[in-house]
Amino acid sequence: MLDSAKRRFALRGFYGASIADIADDVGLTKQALLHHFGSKEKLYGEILKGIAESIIGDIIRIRAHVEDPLAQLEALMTGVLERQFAHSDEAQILMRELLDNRARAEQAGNWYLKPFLDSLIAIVRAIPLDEDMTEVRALALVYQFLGSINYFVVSEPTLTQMFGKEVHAAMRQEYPRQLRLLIRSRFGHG
Amino acid sequence: MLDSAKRRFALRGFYGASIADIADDVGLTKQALLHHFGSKEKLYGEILKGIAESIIGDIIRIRAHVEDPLAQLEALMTGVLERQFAHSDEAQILMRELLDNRARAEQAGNWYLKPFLDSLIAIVRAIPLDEDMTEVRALALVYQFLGSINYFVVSEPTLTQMFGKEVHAAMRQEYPRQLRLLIRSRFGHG
DNA sequence: CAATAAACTTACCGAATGGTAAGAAAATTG
DNA sequence: CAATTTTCTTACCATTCGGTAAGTTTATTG
Repeated sequence: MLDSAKRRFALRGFYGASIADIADDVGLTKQALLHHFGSKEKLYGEILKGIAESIIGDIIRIRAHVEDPLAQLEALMTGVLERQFAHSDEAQILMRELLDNRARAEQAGNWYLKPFLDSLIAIVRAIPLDEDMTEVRALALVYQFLGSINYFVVSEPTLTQMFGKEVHAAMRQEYPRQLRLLIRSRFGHG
Repeated sequence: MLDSAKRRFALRGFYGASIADIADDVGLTKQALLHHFGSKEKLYGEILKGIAESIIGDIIRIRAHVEDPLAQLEALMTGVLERQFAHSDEAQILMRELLDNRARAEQAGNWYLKPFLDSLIAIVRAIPLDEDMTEVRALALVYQFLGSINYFVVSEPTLTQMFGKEVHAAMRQEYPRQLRLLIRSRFGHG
């Protein structure tokens, strides 16, 4: 039930998706949907919360298995990459959130993910490096990798249309390897 | 005149921005605006075309001044970064395009930028490297850097809200350096 | 079985959406 | 100056938006 709504919001955004569309997709009337969630905003909030929880859950599962900081960063990032591949609708919604946060700055949706960012910063700072790894630098680095991941996931339709289905499929297969190479070389383990 | 529309589309997206809002912002009536552009879609198309032309123009200007492929890639990417910083509304619109292309796949907006991608691929493949740099790998690499840039630019409000204005300002200052470090280290010149 | 609560439908509502039609005002042009 | 074209306004339009109110069906529970 939330899945249909998630798909509609991913496809057209908060403003572009109508509760009537969503209800049709589930097989309910608009009013039945409103009965369950109260309002469009609350439905959307529910979805955001679910996404954040799902991501955090996936991440905790990954983190437990490694201890070396560089290996941990690599595992986390490739984990996030695979996760976003598999749940591209959630990746789209989070990307839309970044864009819409300029218009509705109150939304607490992304704050759910701040602990995740903080732990990534800590991991990066724990990696031995010549450079003085300040918080700002670590955050910048983390954002470079997260950007590489999410931008690519979200670019699927455009890439497919520009370069063809085969090229995109090959890229999708190649990307995890390129991500590992990028991370390793940045920390002097190329 | 197009600037107001650009700002509104950047802030709320194609569906979220209304032509009445835009018209108010310019100081015209909704019908006067429609008189000039025919429809909302055409106005939006005009803006997309303008953005693509502006980017291509900026890029050509940068490219002329360098010849070594790695230096050229570095100059282009830092150039794009500075450009997107300075025109964050355009960065937002392009990011929204990536997301909306899934819903309205016909739009030719991003094709304007394909020549830019092709030239980036060519530059990356011209950089000497152990690895066999296929087209797919080069495109993946290019997307990593472009993702790092655009994701960060678009994350400004969220970052500011999560970490404060000062941290974001520091990140913004640090980011070009981090981007150069990322590119150089990836090509074995760390 | 009766009472209560949850799930859902039908019928609306006012506001806002993108867009059209027709005409007035202003600028341009012969 | 007259004719014509461009610019913009007023007045609409059908449709869709998110949401409310009230009643009906279905399920749960004492």
